[in-house]
Amino acid sequence: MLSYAAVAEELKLLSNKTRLMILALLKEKEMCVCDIAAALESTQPNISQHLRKLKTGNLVRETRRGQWIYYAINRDNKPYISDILNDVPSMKHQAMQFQSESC
Amino acid sequence: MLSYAAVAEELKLLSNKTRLMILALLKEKEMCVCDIAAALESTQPNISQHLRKLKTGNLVRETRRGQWIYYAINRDNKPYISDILNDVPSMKHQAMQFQSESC
DNA sequence: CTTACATATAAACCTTTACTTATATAATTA
DNA sequence: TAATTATATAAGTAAAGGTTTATATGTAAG
Repeated sequence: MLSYAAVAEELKLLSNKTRLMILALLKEKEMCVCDIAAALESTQPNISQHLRKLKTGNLVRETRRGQWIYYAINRDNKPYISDILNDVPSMKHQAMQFQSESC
Repeated sequence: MLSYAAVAEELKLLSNKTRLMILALLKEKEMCVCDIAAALESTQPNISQHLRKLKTGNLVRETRRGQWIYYAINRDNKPYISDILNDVPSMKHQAMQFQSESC
């Protein structure tokens, strides 16, 4: 691990506006798919597919609670990942709008 | 600047193995195109096209010296760029092989 | 001024990617 | 068990990306 190919692969996950915003949202709090989709004004299938990529890359983890599947940032990631997420504008406002009553 | 789109765009430049290795080489010392191509066992046009992208993204700068064009890391870049390049294996050995006598 | 060398650019090709639309699965509630 | 809601998956499509091959530009040296 930590090969050039591996790092490039991981950065590829971060090099997309939608996925970057998903991670910025999840940095604030765990969220279900429909809330993420609403917050980003995108569609459910689109967000689901991005989440799958992030999960495969071990950047997020999922927890099912009843009908909902909550996604959260995987904290044991490379140092540069946190560095990037610190340099990006906060999604706190967008995340706060969803206090588990929306879907 | 520092919008999600802009950060994603910049990370896209780093999310390619070849470009990541170019930056890791240039982190050690400035190099001409043919030396970079030799160090990475790639072709001149391929490296030239990657360098153009890096230059457009302001990650490298170029200096012509006679027949050769030397590329160097642009130091006034985002903090997370240095962070990433610090987490990647060193290309010192590969860079040292080229002491401006090869092309 | 012609040849050689370094680099850039362009075109072509193939692969990958992001998104949409449609459908399937799974849990919940009436 | 039927209807509803949340999510996943699959297929299709258009756009972007990486590499190669061929050619053009620019500099230097005979």
